[in-house]
Amino acid sequence: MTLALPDMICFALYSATHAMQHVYKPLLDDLGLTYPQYLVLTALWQQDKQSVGALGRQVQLESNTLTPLLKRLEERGLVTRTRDAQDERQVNITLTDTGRQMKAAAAHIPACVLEKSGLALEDLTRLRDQITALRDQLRS
Amino acid sequence: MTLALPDMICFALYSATHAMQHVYKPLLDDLGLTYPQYLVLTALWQQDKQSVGALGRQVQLESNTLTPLLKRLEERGLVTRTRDAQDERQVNITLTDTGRQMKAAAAHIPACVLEKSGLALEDLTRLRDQITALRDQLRS
DNA sequence: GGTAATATAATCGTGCGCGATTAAATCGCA
DNA sequence: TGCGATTTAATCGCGCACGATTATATTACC
Repeated sequence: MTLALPDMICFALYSATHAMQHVYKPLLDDLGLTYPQYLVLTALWQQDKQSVGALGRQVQLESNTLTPLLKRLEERGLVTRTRDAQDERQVNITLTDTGRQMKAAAAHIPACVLEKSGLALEDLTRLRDQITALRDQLRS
Repeated sequence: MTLALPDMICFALYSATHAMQHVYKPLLDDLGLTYPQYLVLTALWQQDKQSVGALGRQVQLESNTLTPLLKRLEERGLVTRTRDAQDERQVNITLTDTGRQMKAAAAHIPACVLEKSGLALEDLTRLRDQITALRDQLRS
C-alpha cells in the first residue's frame, strides 16, 4: 500500500474515467452533447417524464448540477421542464420529439465503446460488476 | 449491451470515481486539499522538483488545469514555481518544507480507503490492475 | 386549522477538466 | 547564422461537481 500514483486504486478509477470520456467525446460531439447530458438522456430514454430528484438518484447528481444542465437541454429543445400539478415542489423533465429521436442517433455508441475497450463483452461485464460493487461499498 | 445506466461500464467508472472522491473528501478536508491537489502532491512526494509537463504526464492533466491548481498550492505555501535556468520554457515545481511535511500528515489515508473498500488488499490490487489495463487500452 | 418539520428544486461560489489559442524559448536545418 | 518548426506554460471560455444556503410546497402533528 504505497503512496505512488500507479499503485492507487483511486487514481486508476480517476484516470480510467477520463480516458473513457475521451473515447465518448467525438461520438457525443456528433450529437452536440456532453457526457453528463448523455447520461441524463439515457435515463430518460429508459423512462420518460421523471422529476429532477428521480433523475439525480440515477445519475448520482444533485439539483445544483442538474438544474443548469437541464436548462441547457431545454434550450437545445431536447427536454421540457414543467412543475408537477399534483406536487408543485417537483419539476418534471420530459423528452421532446427531438430528444426521443436522438436515442436512435446514439444507438451505435455502446458498440463503439465495447470495441475500443478491446475486451470481450463478458469480461467487460464482469469488470463493470466489480466496479459497481466497489462503488456501492464506498457509498455505504 | 443495453443503453441503461446500470449496464454501462462508463457509468460504473463515473459513479465509482465520484464515490471514491466522496471517501477522500473528509480526509483531505483535514489537510485543506482537493483531490487533484492531493494527486499532484503525491507525485511530488515520490519525486520532488518536476516540471509542469512532467507532473501532467503522471496525473494525466494539461497545463490549462495544472497551472491554476499549482498557483493555489503556491499561495498555500506548499510548493514553489520557478522557471528552469537551463530551459526557460519549463517551470519547476518544488515542495516547500510545509509541503514535504504534509506527506506524514497524509500517510494514514491509503489504509482508510482500503478499509472503506471492504476488499482484501490483493483483491483491490487485482481490480486496480484491470482498470489500469482498460484505461491504457482506451487511451491507445 | 395552525405550525413546525420535511422535501424539493434553485441559486451561489469555488475548483476542476478540457478544447482552443497565445506567447515565449528552444531546436533543426539549410 | 538565420528562420521556420516544435516544445512548453499560460490564458480563456464553458460546463460540470459539490458544499452551503434559500425559497417554496407539502406533510406531520398537536
